Amino acid sequence: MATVANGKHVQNIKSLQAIQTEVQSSNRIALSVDCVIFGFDENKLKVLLIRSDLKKYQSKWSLLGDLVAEKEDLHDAAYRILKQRTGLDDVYLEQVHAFGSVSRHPAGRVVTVAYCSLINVQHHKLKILDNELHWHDVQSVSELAFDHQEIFQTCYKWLQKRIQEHPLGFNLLPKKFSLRDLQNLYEAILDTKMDRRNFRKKFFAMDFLIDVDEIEQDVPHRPGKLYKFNFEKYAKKKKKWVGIDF
Amino acid sequence: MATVANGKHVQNIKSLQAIQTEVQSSNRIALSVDCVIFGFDENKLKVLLIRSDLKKYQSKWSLLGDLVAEKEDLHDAAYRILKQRTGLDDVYLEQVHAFGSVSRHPAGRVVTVAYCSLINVQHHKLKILDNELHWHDVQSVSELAFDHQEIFQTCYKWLQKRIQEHPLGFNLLPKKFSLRDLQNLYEAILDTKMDRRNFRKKFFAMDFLIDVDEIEQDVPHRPGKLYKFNFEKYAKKKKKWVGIDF
DNA sequence: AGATAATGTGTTTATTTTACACATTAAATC
DNA sequence: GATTTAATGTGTAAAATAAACACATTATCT
Repeated sequence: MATVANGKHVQNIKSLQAIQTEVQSSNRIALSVDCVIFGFDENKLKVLLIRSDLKKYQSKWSLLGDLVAEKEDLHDAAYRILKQRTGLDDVYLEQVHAFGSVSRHPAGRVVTVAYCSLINVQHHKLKILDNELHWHDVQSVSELAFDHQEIFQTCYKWLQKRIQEHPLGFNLLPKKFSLRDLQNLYEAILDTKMDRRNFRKKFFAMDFLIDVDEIEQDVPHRPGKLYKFNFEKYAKKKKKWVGIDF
Repeated sequence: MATVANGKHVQNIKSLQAIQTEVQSSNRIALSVDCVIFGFDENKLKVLLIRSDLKKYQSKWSLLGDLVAEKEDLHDAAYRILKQRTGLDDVYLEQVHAFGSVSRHPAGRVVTVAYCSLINVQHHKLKILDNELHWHDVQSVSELAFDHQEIFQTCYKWLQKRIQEHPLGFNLLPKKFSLRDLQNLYEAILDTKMDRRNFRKKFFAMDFLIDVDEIEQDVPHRPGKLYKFNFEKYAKKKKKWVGIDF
């Protein structure tokens, strides 16, 4: 379309080459991914942290991050970084938010995209432990390096909301679990206590639990029944209308 | 911390300079922002689109985007791009998602971050109309350039969820509005019809509407009462517990 | 056999959501 | 000014959901 008389319909046309030049020669920015890996262990919510790579920030804990390679999909980078830092490769990651302040990183302009996951600490043994990688109680996390405290808080809130709307939690439990296991999980993540009877009622009403007709072993009290989550049925379900509420 | 005997606590220490080198010399990627601006006009939900800058894609519509400058905060870039493309500068933007496939853009590797807004079409006159910028019915949006269709769909779903949990909608209405205005807005965005009496009851129960003791003017039927939204009261309110549901 | 420490179940009440019908008001028309 | 029109404004009953709450049961441990 050409420019029209009244000047209202100017068209900016650029050749592919011109845009390629822009994309390749100017304004390029370091891009990183930070992984916020939550885990559940002994009825507590944990998060994986390492000592910062950066000498100046060695005394501080930081999230698992690295730069994204030029020919690497963003989510591939997240999986690669998790694998490099922990050895884990059978974990589901979800993007949460991008953080892009000019001065957020001391080494220069680095925009980072946060990815989140929830895993079962007992079932995902860490294979790499460089930089003092280990699980921290989420309650004790403070003073992380750079803006990682903000990223962590954003992801923690995201997780608390997410787990109420999606069955994320079942990846943290063994395939067969008791309702007490399930409730402990929700209580740990949401940092609250719930009524056991109403909790059970709620989950039975959702009708995604399959009774596997087994009971807990080696518990010093009456063993609970075990269930598994019906992922097939959940996948088929069309999400119900939520309703206005704020 | 030094490497310990069993090799389990290797520490990767990098000097600031070493990381600066990484950040500055390698792996830098073009980063863009795409703005998905929703508007409400004549009881319909609209979205702002332009003809693609890129000659090869001229026949297709695209979102309002541009590269992020090296010394520019991500959200500043979003506001700058919106201003450049439309002349609008009094609009609130929220980040939705980053899109980072290697091959998503024909000009090379460009990671983009989508930002969203909702504005009142009548109260935000577009000052720039280059590249055929104008409002499109969301229902008619299809075949956008690049991966913009996916970005648009993600933002549309985000908006539908968001407006049920936050009072975004009130920015689209005049300061004083009738309950019919409000319902039309929700019906347009959620693409559904609601019961008028229950809708009113719900909003009155929330108790964020202030009766301004005025009525609609120039309507060819019984005029409705006008209300304004109590932003102060909303700001003070601590968000209520939502409850597990999926 | 009894104490212990859990699980498993049900009812009542309160709250929220849904469905649904009629009187009221201002403007437009005759 | 009486009538028609096209909305607004209000209330109630039924259904579904959430919250509060107590007791019997079961396996283990002593």
